[in-house]
Formats: sequence, structure tokens, C-alpha cells
Amino acid sequence: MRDALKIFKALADPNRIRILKMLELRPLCVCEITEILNLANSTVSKHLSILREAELILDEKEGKWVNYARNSTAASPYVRDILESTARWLTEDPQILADAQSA
Amino acid sequence: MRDALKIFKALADPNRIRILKMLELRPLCVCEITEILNLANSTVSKHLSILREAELILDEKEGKWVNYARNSTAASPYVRDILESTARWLTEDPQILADAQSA
DNA sequence: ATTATATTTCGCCAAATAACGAATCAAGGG
DNA sequence: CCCTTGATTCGTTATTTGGCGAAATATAAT
Repeated sequence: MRDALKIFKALADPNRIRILKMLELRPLCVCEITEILNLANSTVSKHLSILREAELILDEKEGKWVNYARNSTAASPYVRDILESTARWLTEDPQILADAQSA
Repeated sequence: MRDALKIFKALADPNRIRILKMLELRPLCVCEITEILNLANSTVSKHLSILREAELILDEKEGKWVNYARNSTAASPYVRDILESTARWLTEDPQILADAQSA
């Protein structure tokens, strides 16, 4: 239950949905995501940690940057289900499309 | 985005997940769900309205009772995806199993 | 009509959450 | 070594959310 709940809580915020959808295009560093969302970097960092705690995304350090990517091959079937589903979702959403343009 | 967000927010609460899982067994009235969750009826009514607003469940009036059921044939593909996924989830969860026993 | 049962709505309070800026930590570049 | 850039952590604040009980609504039974 804890795991499932964490996943749903992680996605119960529009900015975190936007982040997850952005990462369908390619991995992004915190500063790129911050630029697109137009939020304080501390806020974005928090959002990313929530998505990471839910195992929806992975972080990889690369020099000065931290790149975040979808955790497509997650051990958790819950995560895999959700990533598969959400990849089909919001394909026509204006905000999501605009974010993809910016990224 | 609004629809997707509503669905995730609806499931970002353990009691609402329990309700959705209970309804996999059969439709239940508010008083049965209240009994199982052991919460104030006003609280349960609120939870049900949130799930209903997300179109995850349907309500049908039957005499004095209101029966709630999973909206398996929802128009929204988001809802159908989530109901399909969550039906596979939490099959071994002690709380969910206990709820099914009580129902 | 009155009572009883089922449900919803309303107002209130406590806890959780999203946002920010400031401070801190990490890694490179001069 | 210092400075810059990227990221995280911390403290604070405003808003949202989940819970309750009381009141209102609806339907059935007496």
C-alpha cells in the first residue's frame, strides 16, 4: 500500500506530471526542468525528490549536473504500469506540448 | 490535465484506495463502506464524492441506499487504464485482504 | 404524521503540502 | 585557493486536505 500510495501522491500535482511527461522526450537536468517550469530551483528539487522516492524517476550525477530520467525498467510493477499508462496520456495537452517544445 | 490530475488526487489517499479495491468485489452502499473503514459517515461520503468526481466510481440510488460501483466502462481512457492497473495491484496487501473479508 | 435509517452538506480544526528565499553542499574553472 | 554554477536542505508561510460532529435531505417503515 505504501508504494502504491507514494506513486499516486507523487502524481497528484500538475508540476510533477509535467516533469514526468517532459522526461519522455529525454533525460533532463534540474536546471533545464527549472527553466521550463519557471519555479524556484528549491521547489523543483523537492518535486524531483518526491518523484524519485516513488521510484518513477532515476537520478544520475554527471559532473556538476544531476540528470533525471524515467525509471522505465523499474523493479516495481506499479511503476511500470503507471509509466506505460501515462505515456499514452495527455498527448494533446497544450501545456504538455508546450513543455516538450521548450525542452 | 485536469482529468488526469483529478484521478491521481483521488487515489492519493489510503482510504480511497481501500474503497476502490473493495468495490472490485461487488458494489457497496455507503453504510457498508463506512462500517469497514470505521470512519464517520460524513468522511466516507466525502471520499466517495471525490472518487465519483474523478469518474472512477458510479453511484446508483436504490431505495434508501446509494450503491457505489467501479466505473469499469468509463468513457475516459485514463479511468479505464487506472482501473485495469489497480485491479492487478495490492492483491497481497493485508489491509486490502482484510477489507475484502469484511465486505 | 412521526420515527428511523441512509446519505449529503456545512463549518470547524489539525495535519499535510507547495511555494519561496537563504543557507549549505558539490564540482569545476580560473 | 577562490569563485561560479548546479543542486539540495532548511525554515517559514499560505493553501489544501482529511477528519469530525451537527444539521439538512431523502426514503422507508410504523
